[in-house]
Amino acid sequence: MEKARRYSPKREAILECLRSTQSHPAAEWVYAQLKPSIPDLSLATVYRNLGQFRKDGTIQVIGHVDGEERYDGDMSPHSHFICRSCGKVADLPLSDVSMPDTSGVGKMESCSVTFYGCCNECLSKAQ
Amino acid sequence: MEKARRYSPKREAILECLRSTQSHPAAEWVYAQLKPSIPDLSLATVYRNLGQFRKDGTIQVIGHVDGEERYDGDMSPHSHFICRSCGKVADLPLSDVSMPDTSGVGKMESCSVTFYGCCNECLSKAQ
DNA sequence: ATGCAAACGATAATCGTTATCATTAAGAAG
DNA sequence: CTTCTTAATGATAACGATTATCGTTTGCAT
Repeated sequence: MEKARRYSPKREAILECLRSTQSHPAAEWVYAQLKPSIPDLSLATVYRNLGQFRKDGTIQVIGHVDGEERYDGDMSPHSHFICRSCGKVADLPLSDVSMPDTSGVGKMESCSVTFYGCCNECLSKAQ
Repeated sequence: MEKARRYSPKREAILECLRSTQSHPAAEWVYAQLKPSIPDLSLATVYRNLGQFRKDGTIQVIGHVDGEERYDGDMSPHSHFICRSCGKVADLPLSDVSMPDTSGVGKMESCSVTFYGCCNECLSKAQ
C-alpha cells in the first residue's frame, strides 16, 4: 500500500546529510560524515547521488571553493558569503538584484549572488 | 633610463590576449590563440602567468564552466551571463545589488552577480 | 665577461571527479 | 518460492584540469 520508499537508504542518507548541515559541504565531507554509520558506503555513490540530485533540481551547487565543488541542500532563494581565507560558506538573505535586459544575449533562467571576503573567525585569528 | 619593460614578452602577450577578447576564455584557449605566433610557448607559462595576474588583481576569474576556469581581463564592475548549454560567457551591465549586513559572518570585500540561462545561439539551434 | 634572479619549457605529479563493470538488492510476475 | 528485470552500489581505473618540479635560458646589472 505504501510506496513511501522513493530513495534508496543511502541516497536518502546523502540528501538528509546535506539538508541537515549549514556547512555547504563538498562531496568528501558528506562521505566522511556518513561513512562511520554506513561503513559500506562508497565515495562513488556520494558523487553519483549528488550529481543526480543536482540534475533533478533537488540540490544546488555553489561553485568551486579551493578546488572542490560545494553543495547546498537548501533550494530557497538566498545568497552566499564565501571566506577567501578558509573557504567557509555562509548563507545570507537574498539580495535585491536589478535584472538586466538579457534579450541580446539569451534567455535568463536563474541568478546567483555571491559575496566574498574574510569571515569573522579568520579575522580573529589574524588578530 | 627607461624601465618600460615591466612584463616579459610572453606575459605581455597573455595579458593582451585576455584583454582583447570578449570570450572570457579558459587557459587552454589563450594557449591555443598564442601558440601559432609564439611557437615556443608552454601551457605551463600560460597557467603560471594567469595565476600571477589573478593574485595581483590584474585579472579576475569567473568560475568553473564545464570543468574549466574562465578568466576575464576586464576588471571594471560588471555581471556575467553564462549559457548552460554551450558555456559561453557574456558581459552584462552591472546590476544594482542591495548589500546585506555581513557583520555576523565576516568582512565583505567583493560581490559577484552571475546570471545563468540559454544563449540566443543555442535557443536558435534548438529551433 | 660574469653573476644573479626571474621566466620559461617540458613533463611528472596531484587530486577532484567520472566512467566502467561486475555484483547485489529490490520488487514484480508467474 | 523461484525467476526475471532493473536500479543501485562498491571498488577501482581512467580522466582531465591544474600545479609542482627542475634543469635551462633570458634579461640585466656589475
